[in-house]
Amino acid sequence: MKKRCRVTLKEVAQSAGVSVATVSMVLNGKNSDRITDKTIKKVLQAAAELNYTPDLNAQILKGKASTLIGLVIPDISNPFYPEITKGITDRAAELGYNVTLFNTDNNITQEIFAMETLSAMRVAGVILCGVFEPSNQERELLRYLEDRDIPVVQIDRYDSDEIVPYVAIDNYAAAYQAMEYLIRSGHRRIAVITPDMSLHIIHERIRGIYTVCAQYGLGGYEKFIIYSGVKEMQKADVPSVVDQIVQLECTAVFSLLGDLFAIECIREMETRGISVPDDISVVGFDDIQLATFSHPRLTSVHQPKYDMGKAALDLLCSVMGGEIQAPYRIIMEHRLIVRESVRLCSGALDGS
Amino acid sequence: MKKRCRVTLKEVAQSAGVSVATVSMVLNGKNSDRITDKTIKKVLQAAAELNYTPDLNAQILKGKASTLIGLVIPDISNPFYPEITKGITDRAAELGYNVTLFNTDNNITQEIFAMETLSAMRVAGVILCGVFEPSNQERELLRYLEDRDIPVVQIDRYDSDEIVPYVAIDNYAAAYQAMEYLIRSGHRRIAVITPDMSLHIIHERIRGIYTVCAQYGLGGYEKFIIYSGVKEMQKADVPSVVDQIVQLECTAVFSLLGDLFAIECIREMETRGISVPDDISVVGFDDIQLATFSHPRLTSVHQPKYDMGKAALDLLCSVMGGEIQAPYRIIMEHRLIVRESVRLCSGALDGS
DNA sequence: CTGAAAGCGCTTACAG
DNA sequence: CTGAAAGCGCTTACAG
Repeated sequence: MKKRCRVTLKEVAQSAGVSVATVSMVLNGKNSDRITDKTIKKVLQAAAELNYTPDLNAQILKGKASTLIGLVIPDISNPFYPEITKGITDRAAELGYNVTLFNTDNNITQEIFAMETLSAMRVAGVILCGVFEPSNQERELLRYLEDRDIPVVQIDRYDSDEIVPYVAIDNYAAAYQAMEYLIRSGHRRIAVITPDMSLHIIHERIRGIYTVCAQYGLGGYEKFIIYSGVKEMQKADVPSVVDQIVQLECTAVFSLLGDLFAIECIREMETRGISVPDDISVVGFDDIQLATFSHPRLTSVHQPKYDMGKAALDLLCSVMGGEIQAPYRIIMEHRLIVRESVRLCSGALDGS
Repeated sequence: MKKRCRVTLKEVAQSAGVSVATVSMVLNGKNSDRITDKTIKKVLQAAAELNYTPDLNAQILKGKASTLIGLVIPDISNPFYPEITKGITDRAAELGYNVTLFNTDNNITQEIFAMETLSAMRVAGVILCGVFEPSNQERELLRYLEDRDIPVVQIDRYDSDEIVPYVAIDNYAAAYQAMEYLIRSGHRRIAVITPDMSLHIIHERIRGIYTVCAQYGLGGYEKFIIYSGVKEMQKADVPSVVDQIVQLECTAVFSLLGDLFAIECIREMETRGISVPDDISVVGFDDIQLATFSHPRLTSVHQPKYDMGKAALDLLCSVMGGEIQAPYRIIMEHRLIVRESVRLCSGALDGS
């Protein structure tokens, strides 16, 4: 199992009858004003004939800046991430970076492994949508990167102590707004489906919900919070969640678990003869493409995923350039997209 | 803009009071049976204290096999690709490979750029879902990789001359089966929406369609083929495509452009008062997640995307290991998933 | 049991 | 205008 042999500078030099230094110079266009046209031509021709491609590993070893960016996300097959990823890779391509993709499956062990690999690769930086569980290990990991001088930014999921710059939406305000919309539509018994609490952004959303509830005089709201007990949606959890919604006699549901879970719940309700939005209204989070095509079309909190990806890459470049340090955040604009899954009840408030 | 300094073997050696060779050996566990436990302990401790991480670039330069795989696809935000990608990255993680992602946006220039970068990176191999347009440039690109001894396999989209091993479904049979289903459901005027013909797999599908039509005595089928003129679906193309479907007085549509385009057509029809499947039946291709959630739920040709990804990585490993050479193909099983978007007409044939 | 030395493929001062 | 040499961070025979 020998290493495949590739054409080296030396071979090009021999073929062109010059030194490797000369070849290197003409290929990099350095000092090329001081090199004969004839030599240049010879070198270029030899390189082309031999199919020469420079070895990036060697170049980086010599001190060339790495163009590799590590992207660490939970799961590319979850519809929330491809758009973010496209934003990142598009901007990366524009700027001359390449991105290496790691899925953690929300598993800290895989996240640690990804970071170790990225560190060994000497990536220029990493964009992280972390696992955050257990949170002490997540922080250890961030320290691990810091110890190794690896620039990192977070996207979507960030930490409360903000030791890393991040781009995200204002989760507090987004949840507040969606919940207020439900309340003003006349709903009073609104179930909130939420993943476990290890994510700070979920805390933020819950905080927004409590705040708006207090504002509208809806006390004792805890009982309407349904913990699904998972970080990502599991289809198997849907029936028991719907059981609870029914038991709680809710007229509306707000899914902090994202649109897919919301839509699965709608489907489960429909099979039970519960109509959406006539019997129960539903609001999702993230506004993935599916929300547009579901039936009824889903009202959801839009996150500008593609733009968040672009912004994350730009932010990473800034921290790589040393222009920015934590704490630093970029808050993107969310939007409540009203579609067809919420019904106006009798108690609806006018205006807004 | 100096290179960030990372801890090197030399520093660890100094700190531990031994030579770099010794450090290298204990860290790699080589000849460690011949090294004192005390030395090992010293080295390990020094490495940990200094946050040492080996430099993969240097290791690869020294002949270590690269663990990087290049994945080149049209667009990660197209729902067809994330699942493929997950299959690839999952299997890659199992086997100790990492994957670097490139989107071509179906643009040969970007594909060329991706290949050049991958070549410079000295990747272990590449998995390609190519642009194929213009096809001479695509072949040139394949030769480019061959010249540089870079193992490559194709996924989903492959070439007619099979100079590269690939994994795909039997596109001929899949289209044949879907079309036959439509015919046996009683449809005779079936519009086929197809992208431009630069893709061999589309040729295959069309061939399947012609064959089954001939078999059932449906001659002169060309007039029902609607060329959308694009490789990927453009929402803007939908209205004119629906115009043609109506003009052709079709009772069914088969979208070779994929499910998303099919669903967009359904939506456009519904806004025109054409009901699916009552007035017009629709069959999609690929069976993306959306097909399950659309209204009506879409009958579609299922491609085992995740498994295709896994298979592609395994295949790549085989060609990297020299065990396999082109021509070689892995044909995955497709399946026609019957849901709600096709109506049984009066002329339906029994059986099957 | 451990170290000195060569070399992987490059680039970059420094000579000439 | 071009080349010889050092060195990036490693690993691997080869000494001792």
